[in-house]
Formats: sequence, structure tokens, C-alpha cells
Amino acid sequence: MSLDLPQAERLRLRLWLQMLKATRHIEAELREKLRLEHGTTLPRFDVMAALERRPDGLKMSELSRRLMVSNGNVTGIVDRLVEDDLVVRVEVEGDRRATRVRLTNEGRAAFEAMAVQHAHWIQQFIDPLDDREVAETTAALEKIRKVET
Amino acid sequence: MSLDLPQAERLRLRLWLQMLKATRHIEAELREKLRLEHGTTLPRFDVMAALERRPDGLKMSELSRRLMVSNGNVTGIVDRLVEDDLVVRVEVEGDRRATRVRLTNEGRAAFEAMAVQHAHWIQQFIDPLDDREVAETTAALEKIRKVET
DNA sequence: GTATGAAATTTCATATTTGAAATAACAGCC
DNA sequence: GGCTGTTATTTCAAATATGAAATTTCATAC
Repeated sequence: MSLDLPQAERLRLRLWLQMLKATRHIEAELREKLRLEHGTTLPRFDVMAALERRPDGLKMSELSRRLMVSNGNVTGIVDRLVEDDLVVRVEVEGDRRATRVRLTNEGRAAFEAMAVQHAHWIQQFIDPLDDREVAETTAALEKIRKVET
Repeated sequence: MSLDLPQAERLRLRLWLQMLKATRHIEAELREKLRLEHGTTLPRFDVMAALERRPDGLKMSELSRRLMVSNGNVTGIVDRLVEDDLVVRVEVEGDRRATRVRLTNEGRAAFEAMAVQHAHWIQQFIDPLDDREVAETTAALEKIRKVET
């Protein structure tokens, strides 16, 4: 059985592969820069980024949903961030099942130092696109994410 | 220190976050479908897909480069595919350091059964985009991937 | 109240992933 | 030949990731 698809489908498959490659490319670069310049990892950065501008923190399940990773995964990453005093677990009043995770002052300072550079790195990757391309690509990706399956 | 970026930069950061979310969304769906309907995983599928249409197979390093993952990673995935008789390691004549990885007949059959569905799943995700959007989004992502850092 | 089921999180086994170090083989150079 | 550096791969420790199962707590019906 050979896989010969109509041209339109072939181009859509190709778009998916480009999404994958572009994303992995940027992630690999970010990971390396975070490691070399800040001694941290991408998952840790992602968690801290989600907690930024959230003085009250986020519940574990909210973190899990936002980052699109499993609950158990978040538990491990937060455990290690707690060990390094970058975040704390706080009780949720009125629900003893849940815990909120908040950046510590130390964590906030560490994140903000990274975030400035992170934003700059992203600018460089998106640099070849003009404003119209940025807007249209963003819109296209948002449409894709809305698909119900 | 507050992170207030110019609007143009903010939109570029937003594009990156959309790339990440859209890609993770599709990957999560593909992973679940592959698991439920074919009892396999995305990394295994990716390796097998790279080996398709390659009767001579690919060297470990070629696999690693194409999939944009580390060498050690490919070793583990291929190890498990070998255990299941879906791929084989073959000597490379003239270079005893290298090995080629090839799909077995069983592996090829298994892959082709998955590939038809995989292509169909991808069509569904890209469905909301018309041909022009597909072409422009693909072009934009290719530009991003060409950035030297 | 008590039971039943849902929700939030952790725990667990397993797989994936990275990056560094180790191993082995190749290619030149002298 | 022997030396040196490079290439291809594996090994290893640690972190990340999933999905299922276990825990604890909540909410609601009775």
C-alpha cells in the first residue's frame, strides 16, 4: 500500500511537519540558552512563566492545563522548584485537596532576569516575518487549536 | 522590573506561544489516538515514519538529525522497536562505527496501517485553513527555521 | 449522617529526553 | 607504522513526560 495523497492533503501534512520542526528548533535553542546562561531548563522556565503576574499563584491542575502537560509531570517539576526555593506550595482556603503554587521573591527575581532575554531570543526567531505575516500565522494557528476531535 | 514590550514584540511572543500550543495540542491528540488505536507511541511512530520509503534504512545519526532529537534518545527508541521486530539494525559496509536502521516487513505493514489514519487525523486539524493559509503558514514557518542564532 | 461519585493531587511504573562521558572506528599527517 | 583529531554510536545519570492507580477531600443525594 503506497501513501499517495492528493496534493492539497500532501501540503497539509507538510504544514504539520513544518510546525513540528519550527517548534522543535526554537525549543532546542531556548533550552540550550537557558541551560548555558541561566542553569535552568525549559519546563522549569515554563512553569515560572505561567506563575508570573499571578501573585496568588496557580493550582497544580491549572498549571497542568495551561502548560498542556500531565498532572504527575507538574508535580515533579514543582517539587524541584520548591527544593531550589523558587516557588512555594500554599494551602487553598476552603479546599484542602488543592494547593496553590506561587513564585517566591527569589523565584520572581530569577524569572524576570530570564524573561527579558527570553523575549529577545523569541524576537530573533520571528524576525524574518513582517507584521502581517505574524498576524496571519498567529490567526492560522489559533484556528487549528480550535478544532474539535 | 516589569515586562512591558512594544506591541510588535508582544505579538511575536504571542505567535511563539501559539506555535507551542497548537503543536502540543496536535501532538497530544496524535499520541492518544496512536495509543488507543495502535498501541504505540509518537516517538516510535516518528522513527518509523522517517524510515518509510527508505529501503536501505537510515543511520542512527541521520535519524537523530531528521527528528531533531539527541543520539541517545534514538538509541533507546530503536532498541524498543527492535525488541518488537519492527526495525532491524544492519551493518554499514565500509564503516564499522555506523549502523543502519531499517523497517522489517512487519514494521512496514504496521506503519502503513497507521500512516493512513495519521494522514487523515492531520487533515482534520488543518481543516479550518484554506489552501492559501496553508501555503502562507508553511512559508512563514520555513522562514523561522532558517534563522541563524 | 452516610453513601456515592467527582475533583485535586500524588505516587508509581515506564518511556522519553537531554547532555556528558565513554567506546570504537575512521581519516590524515608525519 | 604511530599520533591526532573527528565521527558514530552507546552508555549513563538526571530530568521530563505519560497514564493509571491510589489518596484525600469535597459535594450532593438520600
